[in-house]
Amino acid sequence: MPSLDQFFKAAITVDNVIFGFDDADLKILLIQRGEEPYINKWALPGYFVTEDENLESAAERVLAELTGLTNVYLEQVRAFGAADRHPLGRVITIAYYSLIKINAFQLKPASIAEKVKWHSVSKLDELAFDHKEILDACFSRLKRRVRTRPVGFELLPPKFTLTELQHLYESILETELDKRNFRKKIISMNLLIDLNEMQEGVAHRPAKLYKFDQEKYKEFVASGYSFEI
Amino acid sequence: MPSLDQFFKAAITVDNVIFGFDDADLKILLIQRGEEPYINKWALPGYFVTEDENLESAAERVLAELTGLTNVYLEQVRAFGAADRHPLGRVITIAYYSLIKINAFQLKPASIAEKVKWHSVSKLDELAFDHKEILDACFSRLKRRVRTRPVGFELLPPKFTLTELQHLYESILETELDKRNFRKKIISMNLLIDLNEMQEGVAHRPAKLYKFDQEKYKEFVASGYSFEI
DNA sequence: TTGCGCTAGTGTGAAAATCACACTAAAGAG
DNA sequence: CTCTTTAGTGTGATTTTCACACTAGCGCAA
Repeated sequence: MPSLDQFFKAAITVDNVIFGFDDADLKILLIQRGEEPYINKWALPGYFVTEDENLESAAERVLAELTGLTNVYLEQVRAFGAADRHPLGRVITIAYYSLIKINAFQLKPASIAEKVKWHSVSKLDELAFDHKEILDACFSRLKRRVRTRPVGFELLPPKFTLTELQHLYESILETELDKRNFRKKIISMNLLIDLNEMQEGVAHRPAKLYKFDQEKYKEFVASGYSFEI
Repeated sequence: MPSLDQFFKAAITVDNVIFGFDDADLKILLIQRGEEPYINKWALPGYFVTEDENLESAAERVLAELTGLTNVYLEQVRAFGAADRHPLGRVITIAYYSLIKINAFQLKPASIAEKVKWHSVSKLDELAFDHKEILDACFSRLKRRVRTRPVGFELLPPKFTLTELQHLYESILETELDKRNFRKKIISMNLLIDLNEMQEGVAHRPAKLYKFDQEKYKEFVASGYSFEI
């Protein structure tokens, strides 16, 4: 048997673009670096992949260490591996993005000690390393994904209004949608369950609450129909 | 400055799904392995990334060593890095696919010595490593890409007929298309140049030859319009 | 208690895109 | 010269997309 010893080896990291939505706009979770290189710059949460760890497990671990969340939507986008992307040596990074319910967790105390903060995707200055490029790739992927898969719901609380859903799509797609046409389309897909509950405590006509119908979506997929917004 | 020495390092490869189209169906170029592991199994062309080499350069190199071709369409799909994907140790691979004009090159003599062969995408048995999974991911990506970018032309000779173009789309999308509707759509995009030449030596009414209009496509992109089939 | 501010919720018609469908034209082969 | 084979062409029905404006119902403050 030949051996791998003769070949060059590189350090591997995963970087995770963690998206959240707070009813106004789309945000990502960034960490302010505490060490060189790029000290004090904001960076994507990421860490080195260990010897026995699958790439996806590593991405899950990064997310869990920061937020405590598990079982979240996670998708690999691609690898970034320019020879000069890391000042300290060759580091290949695999970019993932994840979608979380922004109000469903507390930052872990360990994380708060470092500087961890939500940033609006739309107004971001430079990031450490090639993280801006990684973010852009992940955001583009999300934009495409959200049009053909019902992943948007991952970003909303379990009960939501149609207006919240519309605002979510508007934030991700960076466009305005027509209220009537949007509602017509969503309702016609038959993937929402009307909870027969209302918003409470709002100073205007309260909206109906809905939840996403996982079961219907499974049938939907099984029968070959496709989600399309 | 901290150092990378403390972190686990893995061997990195690129694997390249090289697509070609021979007027009947879509093919990929495979190599029959001459050594363990998976000796005698068919595998995607791929090789280890060297210390100073960008990932994309490595993918280009793999392609060039096999075919002599440069300047071809190449796109990264994603990384495959299951901890157990390689029997000899941890190897992360970055999957690329490329689109080449199947008749525009000769296999390099060095490659012919090894067993290199075109295989129909539709009838493939098992491949070495996780290469079937990689192929599937690349093929899916191509399917999506071909609907929104004019990458199909990369697979055709510079002069082609509308029927050839249609068959190409049918092979990639694994579906049948209506001749009249297909031609209407393609023609209405205004991205083909009618060469005022005809097929020669065919035992039936000869078809007109077209070429893809790179310039028009650039204007097209610049003005924000999108390609859609 | 009334009215104001605010967001929820609802339908129609025009325009565009998609889809299904069948015959004539032109070359080479025999 | 006729047979085989593929090239090339138009229309109408259906579906999808898009633009657009008013009434409903809650909390709040005067």
